[in-house]
Amino acid sequence: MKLTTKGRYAVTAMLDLALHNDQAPVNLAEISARQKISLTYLEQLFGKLRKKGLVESIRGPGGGYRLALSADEITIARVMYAVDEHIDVTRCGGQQNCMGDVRCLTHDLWLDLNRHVADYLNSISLDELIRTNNVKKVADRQDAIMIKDFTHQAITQSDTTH
Amino acid sequence: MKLTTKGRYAVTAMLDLALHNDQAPVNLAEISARQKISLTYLEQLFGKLRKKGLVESIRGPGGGYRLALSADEITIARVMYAVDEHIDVTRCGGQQNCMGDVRCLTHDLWLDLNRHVADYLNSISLDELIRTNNVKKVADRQDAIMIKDFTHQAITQSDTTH
DNA sequence: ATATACTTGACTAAATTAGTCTGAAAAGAG
DNA sequence: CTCTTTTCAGACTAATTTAGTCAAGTATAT
Repeated sequence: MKLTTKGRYAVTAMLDLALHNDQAPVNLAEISARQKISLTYLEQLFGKLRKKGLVESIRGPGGGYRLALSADEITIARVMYAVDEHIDVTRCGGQQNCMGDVRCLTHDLWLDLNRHVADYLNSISLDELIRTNNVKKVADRQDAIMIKDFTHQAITQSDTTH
Repeated sequence: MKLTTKGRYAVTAMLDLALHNDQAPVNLAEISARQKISLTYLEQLFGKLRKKGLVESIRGPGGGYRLALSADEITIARVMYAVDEHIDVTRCGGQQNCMGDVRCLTHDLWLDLNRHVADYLNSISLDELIRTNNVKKVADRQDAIMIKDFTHQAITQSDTTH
């Protein structure tokens, strides 16, 4: 049983966005740096998130993304579905052709499991995730590192040519 | 989010075995025919199931497999673990190196999900699956088809050479 | 103008999956 | 003893999926 990075990255990125959603739009380069996710891959993911109405984009300098809904309306399940990471452990995808043309012996078991997982991931919003767990703590540490790196970069920038 | 056929097939095959566990050992060719799973693939799976002590084998003609434990002791999770279908949706497999060398922002979320799914699959035994759901009904239909096919084969066997 | 940032879509190397293939070894039947 | 049935073991492989990259845009603030 596994989750692809697509779903995992999408949730991580959305969580990062929710954490920094207070002021200016957040651009993907920031998220990329903080969460160590390739920028071009993020672009791909946010294209989908935007089309599904979870984020809105502001182009041009100073632009970036903002949540299109409040953080308590966006559930984990919703984010995952937006990037086509579907919660489905059946082979047939709900169709009942998992065994040749008919349903396999365990069809209902997997449907039950799907339901179970979907219920769970639908019960958790970005907002809730930030309040519970120690997401906030990890995020603060990440921010601290970013500021340090940025200062470091500013200092060393005069030495090296880009 | 997906499950590989390995885990799905293992549970299906074990369920089939549990359903036909009453008398003579069940050979893999039967399971293969009933559940439409390739025989050689089943051999691979049952090698693991045997090593993990979930089934016992009887070699030679009339041989096959039998459950090594009673059907209410064998949970779905146990079967899945036996064939190395681990319940784990983290990228790091519990290690906390999902983001470079440190834990990612969503590490705990995925751990919670793991726990949730594991609890669920551990709460369901083969026995329980047979009693609830309509596994029995599907299985009876499969048996009926097998008997029909066998008779048909017996009749037509005189016509064709193998 | 120009740099910044999003947008789109084609492309690809690496890994994984879902098996197959080969060649045993054990055991019961005749 | 030899033939058949069945499990046992491990190497091998085609197809698919994943996890991205690359290239060529478009929109907008300064």
